[in-house]
Amino acid sequence: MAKRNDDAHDIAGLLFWVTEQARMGCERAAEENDMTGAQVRALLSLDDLSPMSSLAGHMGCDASNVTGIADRLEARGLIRRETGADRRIKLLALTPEGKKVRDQVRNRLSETSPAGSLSDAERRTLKELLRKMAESEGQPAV
Amino acid sequence: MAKRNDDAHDIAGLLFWVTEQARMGCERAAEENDMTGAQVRALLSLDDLSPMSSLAGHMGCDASNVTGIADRLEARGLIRRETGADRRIKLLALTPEGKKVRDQVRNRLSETSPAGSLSDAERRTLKELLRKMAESEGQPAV
DNA sequence: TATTGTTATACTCTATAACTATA
DNA sequence: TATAGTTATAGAGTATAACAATA
Repeated sequence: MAKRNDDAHDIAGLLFWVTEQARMGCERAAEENDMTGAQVRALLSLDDLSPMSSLAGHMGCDASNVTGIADRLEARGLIRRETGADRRIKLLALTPEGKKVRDQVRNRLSETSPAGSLSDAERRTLKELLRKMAESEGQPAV
Repeated sequence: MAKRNDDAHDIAGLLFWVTEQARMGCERAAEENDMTGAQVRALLSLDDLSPMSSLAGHMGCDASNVTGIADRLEARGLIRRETGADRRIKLLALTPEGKKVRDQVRNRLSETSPAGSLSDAERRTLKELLRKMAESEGQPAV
């Protein structure tokens, strides 16, 4: 029992470190593309035609923040706003340019991932563990 | 080779999700303790008597930001500034209250870690993989 | 009445550049 | 001269509350 808690504590510490690395990698990738971390996270979180409130949910922030983030991404031509059947709801969609930038950022994040130091077998194991963690909390499978 | 790249891409996506969860968990823990995410990250990154520039390095931000973050943590009695032998350098140290809050936050992060859904054996495997990822990039072993 | 997005406000984080004190 | 930390500044993210349009 003590062991289990120790493991949980160690993992939390290691996960904190991995998270810090990922956060810095995200900031770096953002800077390289003349964006901010939040804008990159928004770009990576967008599906086709997501209501702004959904994006707020995915980003874990208040809906009022999404207005500004969307404004800036829209001003750069990376996303556009569309009106749905319910005219209160605005749907966000990536433009072709937005998809291009999103893919660039994705590739950059893959390249700089701390998982790069693992062997192929270890990478597969990690992938399965991450998938299990994600699935247990409602993340759509990759 | 294609497989390796696919894995890397999948892992990057899953890692992004895990990172988002961790980021939100950090913000939640911060809010519960009346702090901000950056303040929590600083608290968790502090060793005994870290120069302010070291903290900036750990947090991946400019040194000028550390002044404000340290100001606010110091105002709440969670850290204190000390002057070292080289009197240009200011060393940051956690106060007893700061250590208490740091431990509270740590425990909270352990509780809400997405690794909670794994079995004991899976958790051990994850721990080893994370340790390997961390060690390969100069993170002191836990 | 309730919901979605916007706006106004105040605070924090962020990088850059200029500054002070020390080396 | 060079370095560590501070200050000033401007832009961005954040939550809260009040608001408009729509349901």
